[in-house]
Amino acid sequence: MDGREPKEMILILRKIGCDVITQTLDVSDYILSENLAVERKKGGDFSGSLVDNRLFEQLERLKDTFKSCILIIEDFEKMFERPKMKVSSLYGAMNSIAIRLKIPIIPTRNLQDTAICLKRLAIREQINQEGHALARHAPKEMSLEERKCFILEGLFDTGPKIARILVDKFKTPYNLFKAIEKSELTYTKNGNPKGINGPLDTVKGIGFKWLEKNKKLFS
Amino acid sequence: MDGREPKEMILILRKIGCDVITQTLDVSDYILSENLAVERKKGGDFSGSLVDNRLFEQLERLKDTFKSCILIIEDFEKMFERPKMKVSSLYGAMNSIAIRLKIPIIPTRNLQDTAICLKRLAIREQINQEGHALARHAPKEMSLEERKCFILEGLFDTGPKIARILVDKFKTPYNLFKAIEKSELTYTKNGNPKGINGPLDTVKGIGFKWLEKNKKLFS
DNA sequence: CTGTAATCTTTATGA
DNA sequence: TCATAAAGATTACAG
Repeated sequence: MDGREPKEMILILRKIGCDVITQTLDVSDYILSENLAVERKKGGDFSGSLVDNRLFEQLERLKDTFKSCILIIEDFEKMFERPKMKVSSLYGAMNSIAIRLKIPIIPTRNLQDTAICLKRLAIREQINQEGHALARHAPKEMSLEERKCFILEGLFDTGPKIARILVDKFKTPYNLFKAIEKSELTYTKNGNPKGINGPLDTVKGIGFKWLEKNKKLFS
Repeated sequence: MDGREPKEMILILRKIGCDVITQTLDVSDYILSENLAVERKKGGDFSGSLVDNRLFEQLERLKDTFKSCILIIEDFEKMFERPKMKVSSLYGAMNSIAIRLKIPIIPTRNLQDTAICLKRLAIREQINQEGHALARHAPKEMSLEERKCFILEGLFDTGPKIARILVDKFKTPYNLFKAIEKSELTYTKNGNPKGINGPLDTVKGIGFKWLEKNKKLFS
């Protein structure tokens, strides 16, 4: 973090388990990795630096220096205390930062919150590097039947209705997979989609497209 | 704007010079152009929809529907009023929205401010025509690999990590089901759980309990 | 989304 | 080879 940031911030960050080193930074307030920097601005300063045009100058330099950066607006309601400043100018500025400069804005209530936010950002950037795994979260207290449906709802074009029909007919997911493997797509002489041949051909709700898509899961 | 938004909003917007029509909207609260939609969320609703997992579901649908979209968090400090909700969860959620989903967040103090912000956004989008500065994301479909993992995450005691291991080893869900069927639970002479015999015996992360539970899906 | 609790697998150890 | 304990990793759940 930049040495000119509040001394209290070091203490708070260390207290919540962050490793911090201070150093004079030219363009940002916090550097979380080679690629990610954070600019912290108090609400009051935001309107201040907007009037003398320092704000956008600063942010554009930030953007040129780091691959990605974030603007934290601390105590954001303070931004409106400057009486002469039009409210629409402030929102216009925020819109412009978010849309034109593409710099994400995170509002916080105070220094303490900013520290918490910085910690989360650091964890995301430095530790969680894992490619985002799509968490699927099952409603609790699921019966065996419900669990079977839940698995089948993972298939292409399969919601609760179709899943129920399939479990009723095939009893287990494994049986269904066997049925999908055995079922064949049929085509007309001209090569156009015709229908299904096999265990799945009589199932309501299952058609050519469904089978075509879900057969992909076997390759 | 969506018809379920506060009636007062129509009045405020008209008063500050916006043309507004109301209509029932499926995925967003305000549509400013073919390409730009805005979701308005009150601070309290933000934390509320976070607990029951509706928040990200909603935002992801929004992102898939419009080229660009914006999240306005109205009266943002209210989000912290749920006493048992962890502050770090809230900032983590905002970070994720801003960074992973790349949806800009604009905080406002109240309904009036939201109206002002919407007007600025409308001017930028409809009049200034500064081009579509917001990134366009190709509608993302789950890849085949992801879909296979997704299905397997329906199994008992199976999260992203285990699902990935299983897909890497067995390639397809069907192969895994065959492997489960072939694998046998083994016991010591005293009848205590010992291990696994079969294709699954060498798989890291899979043990006696896992197989025992998931064999239930075959009955 | 986070932090914690519960659960499971694996490794280590002694009999 | 088995039983038990401790350690490490992952999943489940509440807020």
